[in-house]
Amino acid sequence: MELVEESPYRFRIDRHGPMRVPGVVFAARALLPDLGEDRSLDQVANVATLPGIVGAAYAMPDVHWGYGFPIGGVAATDVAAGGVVSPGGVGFDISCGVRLLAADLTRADLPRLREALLDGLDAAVPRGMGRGEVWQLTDRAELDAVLRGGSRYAVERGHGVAADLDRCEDQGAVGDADPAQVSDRAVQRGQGQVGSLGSGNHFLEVQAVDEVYDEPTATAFGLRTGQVCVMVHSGSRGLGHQVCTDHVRAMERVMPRYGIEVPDRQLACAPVDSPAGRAYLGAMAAAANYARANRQLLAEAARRVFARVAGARLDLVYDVSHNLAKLETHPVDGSPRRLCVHRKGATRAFPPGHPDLPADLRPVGQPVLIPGSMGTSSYVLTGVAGAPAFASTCHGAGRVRSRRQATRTVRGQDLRRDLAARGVAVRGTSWRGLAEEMPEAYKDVTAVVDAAEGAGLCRRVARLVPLGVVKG
DNA sequence: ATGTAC
Repeated sequence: MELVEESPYRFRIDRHGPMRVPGVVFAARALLPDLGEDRSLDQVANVATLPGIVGAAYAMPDVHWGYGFPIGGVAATDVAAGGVVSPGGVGFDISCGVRLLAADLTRADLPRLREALLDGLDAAVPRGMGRGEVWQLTDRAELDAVLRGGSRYAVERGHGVAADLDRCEDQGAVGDADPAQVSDRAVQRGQGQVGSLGSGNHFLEVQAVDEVYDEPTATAFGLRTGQVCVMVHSGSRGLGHQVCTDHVRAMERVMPRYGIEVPDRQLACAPVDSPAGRAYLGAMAAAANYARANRQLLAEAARRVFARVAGARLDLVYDVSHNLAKLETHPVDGSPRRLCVHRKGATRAFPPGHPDLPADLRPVGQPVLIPGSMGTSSYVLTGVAGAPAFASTCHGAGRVRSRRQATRTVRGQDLRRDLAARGVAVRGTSWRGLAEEMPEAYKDVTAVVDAAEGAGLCRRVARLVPLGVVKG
């Protein structure tokens, strides 16, 4: 794999073999994957072969190996030119993403409140492998309402306020969700997990704004130095996983019908404008809405705890996905084209002035929420005009050591003690799960954000530091 | 990420 350094923070993989477009990797040298053990740049080259792909196959500074597509990847296909949609370009955790809420508390309030807040959150947040739910659904009809309405349906049912929806990507619900394309098995897995955190790198964190880089933008986002925040990182649980599994299989079956050949069967895909493509996009939107409702309910659980323990309010800053495919219009070779933009471990970052942003955010751009690894900083960024990669940026730190490697290095009990000594209180459910998330298993999120900003993908607005973390 | 294998 040959990388050509085009400019600082931008490397090119020239077209070779069946690649239809080049690959572009946004990164500092130190962040590039270890070519010996991480095949993610080969995956970038593989993605570049997909029918209808335009521009380039992009990799973000947090890129690492994933299912078919790399995690930290962006690929857009031209719908009218036979462009495909691929479940592997979204990932198993459909609409996994981040929600940030700002409290009317300052850091100085925390010493007296922290343990009680974390104990309250520990009790109020269902989490861990296979476990759910804040919200007991009565039947499939109610789950279908979640799949169609996402956060909007949760708010209609009293779980939140209407103003929340202005601070959600897609006003809280992806359009054109088709619950009929969600299998009975996916429904079965999802029925008992609505309003649950999950496991792995998912978390709910109490944080403080440690540094503001852009005061006017931070103010527009509702953030100020010293403010206490809550960050939720969660996704579509077993339901999204099953939707991905089902539709990868369905696409493997129909690919020959469209004459599509891919270098890796994990790149299974179908034209956006085909029955299989539409079926996946309808199911994907439904799973995305499940994830949105999930984060809405988790935020409500946190609000109840903050109200009871501290008499404090939590206002929504923003909710945004980093695993989704979307139909968006972007210029290609100077003319606007309808594209299917796959973002897998990549965050949409609309620039100032974008018509899809609510009026109060339009002058400053879309909030982009970047969770760090456990015990490290998280960042709030914003989109910038004229950015490459179809208004996308990084999504987090990016794993560099496997879960197994991590558990061989540290015991969960020791990690929890070390974090506590550094001022980060932990409420976990699994010692092994905790060890797997050791900060050293990830890239340095600050270096990732610096590279993303240096590459012209986004701009820093604020840095948040953890005070306490609730882990699955 | 995930009923960490159907």
